[in-house]
Amino acid sequence: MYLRAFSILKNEDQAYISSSKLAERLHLNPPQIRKDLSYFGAFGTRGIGYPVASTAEQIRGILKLDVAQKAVLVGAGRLGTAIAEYPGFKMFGFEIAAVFDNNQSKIGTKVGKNIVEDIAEISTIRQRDIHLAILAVPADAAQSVVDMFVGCHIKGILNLSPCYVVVPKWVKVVTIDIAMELGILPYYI
Amino acid sequence: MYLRAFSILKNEDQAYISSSKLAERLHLNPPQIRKDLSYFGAFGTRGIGYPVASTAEQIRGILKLDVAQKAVLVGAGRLGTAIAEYPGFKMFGFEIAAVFDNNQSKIGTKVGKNIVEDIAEISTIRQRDIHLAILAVPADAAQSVVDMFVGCHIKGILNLSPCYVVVPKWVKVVTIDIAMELGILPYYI
DNA sequence: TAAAGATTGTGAATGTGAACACAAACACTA
DNA sequence: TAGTGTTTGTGTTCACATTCACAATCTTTA
Repeated sequence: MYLRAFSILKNEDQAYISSSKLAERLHLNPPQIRKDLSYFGAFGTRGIGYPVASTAEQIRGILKLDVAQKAVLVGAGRLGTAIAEYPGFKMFGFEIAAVFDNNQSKIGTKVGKNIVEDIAEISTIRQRDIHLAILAVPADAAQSVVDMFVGCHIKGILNLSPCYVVVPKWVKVVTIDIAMELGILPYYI
Repeated sequence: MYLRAFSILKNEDQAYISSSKLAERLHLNPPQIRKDLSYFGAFGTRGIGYPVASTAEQIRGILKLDVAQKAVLVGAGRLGTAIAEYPGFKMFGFEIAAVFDNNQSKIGTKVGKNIVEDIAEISTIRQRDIHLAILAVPADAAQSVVDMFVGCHIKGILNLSPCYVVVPKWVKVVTIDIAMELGILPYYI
């Protein structure tokens, strides 16, 4: 979140930003921002604020987003293709480097800049220096694909299916359950 | 999350589930589950566990998902159409009741079971008993569409664009930033 | 009908994150 | 070079969420 904010400020040619000004933008409290940033070092200069460009690069380095990150996408359905062509990954330096599906009618077609490959060939990503995966398959197929990932040196998984998946402790999973996020809204109405 | 778990258990024809069994499934601790559920009432029976069917209905009622919830989708791009045809909303009783876009070439086409309407006609949803909105437009258009929502009695917004939007305090916004969720993964690798 | 076994519901303790207030440090000015 | 104004970094306080432990209560069985 802070990386996004500092990147936008950089595009606006702001040289410095204070915690109070940044707090307004992000709808946070100034002390919260200072505490968060101070966990990873002292980026700011007292009396002035945080230097936008260098802080952005510092955060980018901490998140390991300073090197281009390749990701594999499994599932070339509607959600998968939408993800593959989503322009927002660029800001964080992500590149969809391969797309897989199990549907024969989709294999060989083009999604974004990638040709859809057969899921049976998933093990070839081991030679392609890919350690991130995006999972956009139906819930009942999620665990079996995750098991394939684990055998292919994948270390981080963005799971877009509404289910828990079991992984070894060296694999990090982030799950986005869109229906659940929508499901909490009526409660507040 | 609990509603999803209890719904799945119901489909599996389980009559009762104990907090310890449920904790295994959800990767939580048993006391956590009991505390969470007890905030909204005493659903379980001691010595036995929680009755699956009735607890599911209780939670559904608390979340106000026992009545069909209509939602309007704005943005008939790749992400929007993927959302419109996503089968996962059914479990929570959601229905995409209208789709809008500002692109003349998309207006009139069919997305899911809806005909895409012109965003200029958004105010017509006031007569259609719709109080939820899904926002799938580029970031630079998000705030202006949100302002339209506020004028149309929308009370809950699922924002899929990577930006903060300003709303009156009676409107609840949930933002899903897919790129940001992916962005945290390399840090843990 | 009483005893045993199981599981919930909840008060207390523990841990964690957010908010506050102030000292430290920097830039600017006279 | 000293003084003023501003903003960071952080020790402390506070609030909340999680975990624990146990009493309460239900079903089952003899």
